[in-house]
Amino acid sequence: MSVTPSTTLDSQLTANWSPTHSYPDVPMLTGSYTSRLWHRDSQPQFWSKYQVWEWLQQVMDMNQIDASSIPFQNFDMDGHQLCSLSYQDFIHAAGSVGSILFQSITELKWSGQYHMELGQLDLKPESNFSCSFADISYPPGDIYDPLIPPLAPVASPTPSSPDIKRSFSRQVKKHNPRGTHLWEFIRDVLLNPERNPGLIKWEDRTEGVFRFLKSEAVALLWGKKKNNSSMTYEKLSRAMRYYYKREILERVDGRRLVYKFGRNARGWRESDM
DNA sequence: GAACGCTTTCCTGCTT
DNA sequence: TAAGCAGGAAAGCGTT
Repeated sequence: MSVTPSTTLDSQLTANWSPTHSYPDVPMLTGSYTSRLWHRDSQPQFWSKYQVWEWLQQVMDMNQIDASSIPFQNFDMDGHQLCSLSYQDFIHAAGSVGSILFQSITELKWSGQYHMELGQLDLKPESNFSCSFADISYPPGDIYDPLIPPLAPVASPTPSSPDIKRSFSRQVKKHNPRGTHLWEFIRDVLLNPERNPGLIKWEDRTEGVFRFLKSEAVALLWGKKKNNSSMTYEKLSRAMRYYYKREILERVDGRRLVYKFGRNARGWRESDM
């Protein structure tokens, strides 16, 4: 089964999704990050089928959703067809996960247009689009919260290509067998300040130095993500200190609540985007 | 089931 | 005095 596009993405965004149904507080951590990951292929309209599968894999990975949670055969299409799917099409194709996929592809599609329209201007899309997409409207009941555990699969997990599914599952597990790591969580909060105002801030963006503004609030957020209501900053900071040995973080002497990304931390530099 | 990696929990001592 | 930092030790948990 594959989904037949009913309306275009553009018409969904401009006509059907009025501001009266906006949810400004919808966290966009994962979507924005996904957009950055796919920055190099910023025009999903031109993706091959294989690239669509890669995108699916990346989105599922970033959201810690089991690879078998969506029916892959519903996305047996190229980028052009993918971009033609409406929000309802995504829901129909992937159930609750569809809203996450739609959010991601919407960002990517807009990011690609942004590049094309601005032409030679050397602007980074994430600097503006994270805010722009905060205004995207979501139908009531389909608010995406990355802190809420992944939803149960809606459709039967019967991929059309066993090879692709095997590859999919293997890569997800190899990449991040235990889900999001603490340092990645911290990084994502830092990279999306408009979604988490006043929790952590950059002290020196180019050097990777950052400071906790609300240490206990960050700990609670981390605890919520890990389903651990007893998480405290003291425990979180102990885990942070273990990153020193692995050079994911570096010590910043003499400054409280200040950390610095190390050589083994990835994805925080502007040049990584 | 063992080994391993990552995180959590508890602790003591030190610094700010 | 409180809060935060540093790091040892042990345990829990999931993956391989």
